[in-house]
Amino acid sequence: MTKIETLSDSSNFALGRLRALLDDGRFAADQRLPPERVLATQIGIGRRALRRALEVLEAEGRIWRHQGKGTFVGPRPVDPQTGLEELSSRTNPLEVMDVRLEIEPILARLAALRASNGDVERLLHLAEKTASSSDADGYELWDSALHRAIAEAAGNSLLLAIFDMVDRIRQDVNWQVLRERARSKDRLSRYVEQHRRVIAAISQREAHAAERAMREHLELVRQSLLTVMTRPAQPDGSLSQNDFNDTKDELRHGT
Amino acid sequence: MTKIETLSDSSNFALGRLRALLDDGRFAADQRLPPERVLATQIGIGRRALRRALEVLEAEGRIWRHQGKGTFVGPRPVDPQTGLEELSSRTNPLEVMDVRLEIEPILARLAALRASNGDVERLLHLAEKTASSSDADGYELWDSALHRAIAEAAGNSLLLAIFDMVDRIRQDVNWQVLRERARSKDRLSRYVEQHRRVIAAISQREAHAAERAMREHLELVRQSLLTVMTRPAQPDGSLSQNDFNDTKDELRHGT
DNA sequence: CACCCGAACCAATTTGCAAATGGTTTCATG
DNA sequence: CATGAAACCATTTGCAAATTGGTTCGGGTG
Repeated sequence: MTKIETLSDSSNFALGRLRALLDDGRFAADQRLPPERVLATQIGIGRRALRRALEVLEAEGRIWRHQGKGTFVGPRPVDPQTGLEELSSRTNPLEVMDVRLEIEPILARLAALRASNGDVERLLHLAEKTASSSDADGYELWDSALHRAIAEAAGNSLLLAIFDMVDRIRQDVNWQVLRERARSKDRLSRYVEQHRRVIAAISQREAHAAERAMREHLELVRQSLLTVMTRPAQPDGSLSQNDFNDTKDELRHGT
Repeated sequence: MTKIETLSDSSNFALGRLRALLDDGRFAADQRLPPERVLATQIGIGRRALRRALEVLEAEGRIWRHQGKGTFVGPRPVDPQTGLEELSSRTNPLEVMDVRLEIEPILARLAALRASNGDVERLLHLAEKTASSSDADGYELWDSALHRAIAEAAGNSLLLAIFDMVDRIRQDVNWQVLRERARSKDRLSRYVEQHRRVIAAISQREAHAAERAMREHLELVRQSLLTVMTRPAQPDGSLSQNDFNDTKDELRHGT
């Protein structure tokens, strides 16, 4: 019923035939249709007209085609590999930061409740590494390890998998430029201090304090990211600052 | 330096040679080593001795091997497919429920702030479907669609991907038995009422109320799961109730 | 007897090639 | 100008041969 007026007579005829075939159930889901050349002769039209009809059906999601494979009934199956890449392309740094701001405070809270003494020791060791790393690259490495160690200490394999997924997205996408611009000696030292507070809360089993400390830390990271992102585009930064505050409030828990 | 005493002379010699090769950097990361047959003749030992040495290196995570592919330097790459299955085998229903209890209230809160009017309409429609579905299977279907619609309305593609990941785990693993036992007419009607409250809060843009309503809903779901899980093993349920309360408190936000 | 080596065999993978298939262009036709 | 037929390109499949790790066996050496 769609796009009939834009299609030629033959294509329209073929479209009707194909719709009938699909509705009849003669072609079950996930089944491969005959090759275009065969199907064209069966229906009695040329390949060009057939392909136009198939394009319509594909756009409707009723079939999917792939070169070399064939034409299949049903929606296009999702490949986890392409799924990740597609996700990387659809998301953006702010979204990732928002998610970190939601997830990692939870992990810090759980870590405060469930971390073993060995976990705490490891966190302290990693915090020391971040503090003593001279160059920004070294800091980045130890910082990443520290955040993951907290996620491990939370003791929930599913949440850990979620953390890893977010982390992979964060690294995969080419926002390294942003991160490079976002790190300065000043900020790094503040990060180190915030890390200390998070780990102190975890070691003292103060769940709420750990959660809040991690949220404060990530808020600063988020702010750094925002200033770096918006500075080149909008030098005065007034609008972007407003936007930042709005979004930040949205993400705060209503307490 | 490890397991030397348990290895024979030739294997030990090969181990040293291989360690030297790997440390030299002559074989970069992800590079394929020569076939075992070649490597054995190069070093001047038999395949058996070589393979024992390779086993040690593989156990240390310095190399990984696969039949037909070869031997490679570095840690074994993670396949998203096997990664998912491995995760399914490592987690358990309670862990999944804990994660839902953390994630979905966030999604409800964001949905209250960002849902379009069309989103709200869709939620209302789905809620009606769950309420009017007669059999438990139908309810399950519409319930799943409703929860995902809320996740979509939150407007964060990464969080949506996380929700889908948790949902896939929840469905993949064979805990359907539990879910079947956990659903009764009584509980379902309470769920429907809780859904109404969540959606009402979203439609009225009351973020905190939406978050709390969703948390209350999932707590009831969690409790149903727990009673079903523990009832067969411990009929009186006293210990399991304590365990439930402990874990529930751990997961509550400290306010 | 313990250990090693070589060989053979098994299982999984890669490679090379032909065939199949969707995607595209060309061309003659009415 | 659209149509249909044909030809060509790019990707995939299917198959056989070669490659490679995994395993077993037998002979040799100390």
